[in-house]
Amino acid sequence: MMKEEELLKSHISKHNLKVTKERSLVLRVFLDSEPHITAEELYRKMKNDGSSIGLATIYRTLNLFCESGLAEQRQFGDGQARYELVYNVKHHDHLICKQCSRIIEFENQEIEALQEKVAKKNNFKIFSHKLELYGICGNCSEKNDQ
Amino acid sequence: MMKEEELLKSHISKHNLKVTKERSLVLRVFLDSEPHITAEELYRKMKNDGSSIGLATIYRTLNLFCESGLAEQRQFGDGQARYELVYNVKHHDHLICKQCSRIIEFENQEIEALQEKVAKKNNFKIFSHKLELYGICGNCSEKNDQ
DNA sequence: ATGATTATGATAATGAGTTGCAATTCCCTT
DNA sequence: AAGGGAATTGCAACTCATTATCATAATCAT
Repeated sequence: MMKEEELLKSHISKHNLKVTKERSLVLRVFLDSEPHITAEELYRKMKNDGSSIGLATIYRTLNLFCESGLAEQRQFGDGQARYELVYNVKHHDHLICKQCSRIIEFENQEIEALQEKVAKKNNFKIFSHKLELYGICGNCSEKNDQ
Repeated sequence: MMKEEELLKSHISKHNLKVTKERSLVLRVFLDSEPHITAEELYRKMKNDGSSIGLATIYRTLNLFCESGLAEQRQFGDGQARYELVYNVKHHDHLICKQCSRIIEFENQEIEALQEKVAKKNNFKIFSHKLELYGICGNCSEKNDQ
């Protein structure tokens, strides 16, 4: 059994929930998808694969993933929540291209350290953070100049 | 005339729009409000003051403020957009208390510089960014420990 | 002042996400 | 292995923030 599956099952048994084929299938497809998928995209992907799963179940299951610590929800400003695997994955932040919607991940330990410093100065305990840089990626810049 | 009013009027005339009493009034109330107000809050505030303005106009006007560079829209994860004056205001980021919803503003030049460095390394041109630190503020921490 | 054009308020529509419910599935107990 | 209480599902109805529609009203260049 995969680590991700184990985490989910541990959360499930801890909360008197049940393992269902739907949950197992959503997990499998989620792990096999691009790293910032929306509920709708996941729904369509599964429909295309012949599944008869309902959209509400996708939402419920993605929320379950978040509660179990497997995934996190992100808002990149296009009005739909995106879900990202965070379990057993190194923390990172995002560069988001306003033109082509490409999402580039990056990590920067110096920035993280400075955030902690800011928090301490403000007597604040950080649980999570969001750093998003919006702009134009190299690809699009070139295209625009042509 | 205030700087903010001038900016708005300049945007208005540049785009063949019109100065209306509603727009002037919304601007006045917006400038006089807490710095992270929602459309609904602004609407109720103006209703309480005896205005008969419609909610749609509030939304339209706040969007106009954003287009003119006077304000920016922010999403702090509670499902409602918040609007913040950014014209003639020093850039800053936010600490958000998950318990009492208090928002603390901070600025950190070192972090900004590191962001630029990350962008350059990824061949990316930054237009704007969002840095939000979520957690528990000092006040709430104390209360919780009692 | 007039007329073309834009703005407004009320209301309907949209779209992402949630919820209620009857039917189904899971899984603990025997 | 079967029974039964509890959780889950799909569907449809609902919420809630925001936007679009449209008839009427206000603005402003001439």
